[in-house]
Amino acid sequence: MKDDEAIHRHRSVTSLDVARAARVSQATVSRAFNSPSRVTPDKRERVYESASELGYVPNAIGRSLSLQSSRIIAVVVPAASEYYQHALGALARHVIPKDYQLLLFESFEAEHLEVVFTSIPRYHVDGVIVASSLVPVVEVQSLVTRGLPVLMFNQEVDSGDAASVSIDNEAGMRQLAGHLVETGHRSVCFVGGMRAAGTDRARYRGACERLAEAGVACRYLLAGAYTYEAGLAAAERMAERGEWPEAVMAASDALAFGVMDGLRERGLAVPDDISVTGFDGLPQAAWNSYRLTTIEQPMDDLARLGVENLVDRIENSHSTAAGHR
Amino acid sequence: MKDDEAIHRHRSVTSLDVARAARVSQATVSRAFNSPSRVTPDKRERVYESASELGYVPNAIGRSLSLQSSRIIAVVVPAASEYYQHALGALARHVIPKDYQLLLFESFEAEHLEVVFTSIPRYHVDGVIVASSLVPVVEVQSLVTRGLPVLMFNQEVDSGDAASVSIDNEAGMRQLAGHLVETGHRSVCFVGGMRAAGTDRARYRGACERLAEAGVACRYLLAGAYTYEAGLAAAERMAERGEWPEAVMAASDALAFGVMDGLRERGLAVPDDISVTGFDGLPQAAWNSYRLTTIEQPMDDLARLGVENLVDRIENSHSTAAGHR
DNA sequence: ACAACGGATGAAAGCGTATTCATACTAAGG
DNA sequence: CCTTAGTATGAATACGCTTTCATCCGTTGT
Repeated sequence: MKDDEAIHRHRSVTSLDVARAARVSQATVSRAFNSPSRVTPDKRERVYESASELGYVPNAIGRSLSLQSSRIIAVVVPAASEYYQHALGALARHVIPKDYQLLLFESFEAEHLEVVFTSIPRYHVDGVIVASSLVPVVEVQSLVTRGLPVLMFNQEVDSGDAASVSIDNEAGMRQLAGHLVETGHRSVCFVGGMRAAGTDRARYRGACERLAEAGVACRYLLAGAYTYEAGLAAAERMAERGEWPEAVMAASDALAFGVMDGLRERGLAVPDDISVTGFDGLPQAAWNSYRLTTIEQPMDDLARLGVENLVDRIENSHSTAAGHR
Repeated sequence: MKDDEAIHRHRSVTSLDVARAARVSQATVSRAFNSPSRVTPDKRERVYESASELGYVPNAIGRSLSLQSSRIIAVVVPAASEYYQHALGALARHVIPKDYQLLLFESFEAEHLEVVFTSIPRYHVDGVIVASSLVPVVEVQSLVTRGLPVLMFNQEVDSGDAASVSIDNEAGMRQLAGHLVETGHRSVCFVGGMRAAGTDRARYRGACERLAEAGVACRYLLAGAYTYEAGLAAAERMAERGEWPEAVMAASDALAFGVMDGLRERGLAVPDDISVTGFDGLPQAAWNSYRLTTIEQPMDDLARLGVENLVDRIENSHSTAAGHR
């Protein structure tokens, strides 16, 4: 009469239900799952049996509240970007074996970002991965000061408070530029995506410096976005100018594809008449129609490194900060 | 002395802290944020002020526990797939304005799927979106019987218990086939991805029937995956056979790109010597190097529809099931 | 002027779990 | 056989929030 099951449509099975069924206390059920050695085998068995009979699964929310830790990592990505979609996949793969889950935060609009960042702390996530080239440093700061471990993915970090993992953009571009120099190119147009992105600056710097060393001219052309369409438009701008460089270095693969198609559309043969390079190593770069010269980012390694670093900090900061229990 | 702030490193600010600062009860703080009209303006202001001073953000975990609802939707996607990455982005965009968040579950390995599905209920998510072509129906059933609203994205559902949203695969393929028939093609090879996928069967059926009506022969060639590489390999298999069909209908765009490149590699001109069609409408389909004939999925509409349906069911089932409060 | 009503508020209960604390019990050592 | 250490266990508490319940206040209607 006190707790008529039939009334509640879908009240979920709790550890207390299991406890009653197994004729033990709720505490014992909890122990049976979290530190089995602290429960005598017979009761342990009873618990497991009742649990599977009732279809009990521990409630992660209750657990989070009690442990002050959710085992959830927030990840901020612009879902529109090919590159970051790959990054997301790699991150997901590396986070799972560590027994964390990813809570997705879309950074599709710049104005929306502030809302995104203020809503992250609500979820009491254990850490945050910012995989987005356009995140204001202040927002990240506010997370850091809250004591949240933050990882910047593919973004060099100016303020030293958040860890970051990324390929050496400058060195990569320098390498590509070196390749162009060695193969005899004497004029280059660098097609950048967005001036505000740190990666853009680093990549341009790498190209510029190496080319300057070899006395090769390098113009900067701003495409405005890291997309195929922006690349296409960049090619159009080059056409309007009338004279073609011997090589185009795009700041990303997506841009490079657009540039290549734009050039080909105008009758130029790539790579015979004009060379095009990219950056990132998207799968499409290897496709036969493009065979793009690019720097392949070791996405899997980057993700592994980043996740390891983040999880490390999560679990260490925990034993210090939450050590008062 | 009772609660020495200095001891705890990073104890987060709670509604109780705000309450003390604003000299009101904790309940009032909660009300000030959730139903402001029920609090007199002066106290409300005091609360807001203290809150922003202390940097208070409501703890969603506590909230979830209390409300028995997390405002989180689990989404199961194979992160490797181009198509599903786009779907994920679209879903994310439509879920945000409804004030839900997405918790990501990777379905990258078939064996891993069972673990994935058993861990979903732990998080007490309000709903589940299954966007993956290879999810065993039993697993989905177990969620449904738990009372969880489930949405199958791009997968026709056999058991009537989960809602599903997808384009009419059969009709789409039928339309493509019709186009091929009308443009005079007399032999077709259908390149499928995986026999087990429901979408594959529906698409093949659509192609087959329409072609049969016109008396056009249609072979089925199994690529084994929905990837560029599989498409490339399929082209190779066709080459080994020695005779080319007049058109190839790939079950997905990714496959089609591979097939196209495989054919071109062997000296065939697409679309002059042989036509290739795809399905999905990936961005690359519009790229100049491919200009693939395909069925563009109205991803945004599908996502909107799906999310609306799911959220609807979440909020209705709630008022019924949780109406005992 | 007093009853009746309604709105604002605080105290308290409950959501599901992990953990501490106290207790009952077992086994070992004298 | 009695003490002591150690282990298994249940009761109780904390985690942060929403919401009900009861209380207290000021208003209105008669």
